[in-house]
Amino acid sequence: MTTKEGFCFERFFQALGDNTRLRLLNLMGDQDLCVCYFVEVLNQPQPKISRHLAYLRSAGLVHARRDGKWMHYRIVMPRNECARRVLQELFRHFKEEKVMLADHAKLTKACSAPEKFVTLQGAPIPTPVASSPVFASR
Amino acid sequence: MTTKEGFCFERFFQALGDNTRLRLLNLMGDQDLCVCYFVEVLNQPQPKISRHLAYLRSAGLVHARRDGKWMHYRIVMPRNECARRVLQELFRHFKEEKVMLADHAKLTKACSAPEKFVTLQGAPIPTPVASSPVFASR
DNA sequence: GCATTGCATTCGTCAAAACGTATATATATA
DNA sequence: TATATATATACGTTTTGACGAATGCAATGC
Repeated sequence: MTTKEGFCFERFFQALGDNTRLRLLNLMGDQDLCVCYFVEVLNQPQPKISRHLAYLRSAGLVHARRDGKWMHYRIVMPRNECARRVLQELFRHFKEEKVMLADHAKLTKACSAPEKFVTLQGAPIPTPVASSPVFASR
Repeated sequence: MTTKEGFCFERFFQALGDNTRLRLLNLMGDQDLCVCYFVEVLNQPQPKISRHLAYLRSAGLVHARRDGKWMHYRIVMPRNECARRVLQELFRHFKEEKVMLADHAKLTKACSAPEKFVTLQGAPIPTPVASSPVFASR
């Protein structure tokens, strides 16, 4: 069951139905991040993070880009208008949720001083992404 | 991971991550329906329908009310504002989706002439529900 | 009380998904 | 070429969820 554009809400909501994936999306709100930041901020095993990122990718919610040794992930705004709005609402909500705010705070700290984190030695600094849910208009 | 109000987005999205449940919610858009209508419109086994309704109930998305032999189900608008908006967007979208429109058309037909459907003999007519996603303001 | 009706639940099976652990792959670097 | 690093994937296990088929249960009507 998909829309004319081929969008599948079932799959979309399944992808959102996991707290780890919600936290990953929250971190990608407006930037292009490499895996080590997710691992550092969520403080969870790297294979677990990679698997959830792969799931998000297979659902079409994120895009992966290779940059030397690093893989950067960013959100792909769906073409389906309803799904886009859902993501926008969700990101508006993240700004009021404790865990999500704390994750963002930790990410900001990590980005401003990556040398202080063992796992982030030499990691590329995240780059802003314009077409993201946090910059979306309403 | 829940909000201060105790709302769990993980569970919420899991509940939305199934096409049968999305179709059930669509039918409940603005009325209080008994199980036989879901069975008739979706044309699927009654235990399957009941199980999905139970899932939606356990996730807090619907409320069940007994009326003699019949069980009526209706949507419960979440207290969480983000979740409410997500449901509203979803219902706006349903009005543009073929399957959902067809289901609604079949439901309307069934309601206007229940005697013509074998499974609906004596079934109570659905009753409108005011606090529903389709009547929600934007 | 007994049968019928409307619905829920149980049971067994299968598939999907989540996880930790281990290992493979790709790139960079010495 | 050999090694280190960043990330992905495979493996085995456990949990969750979906399903059809059968059964249970509550309310009604005789």
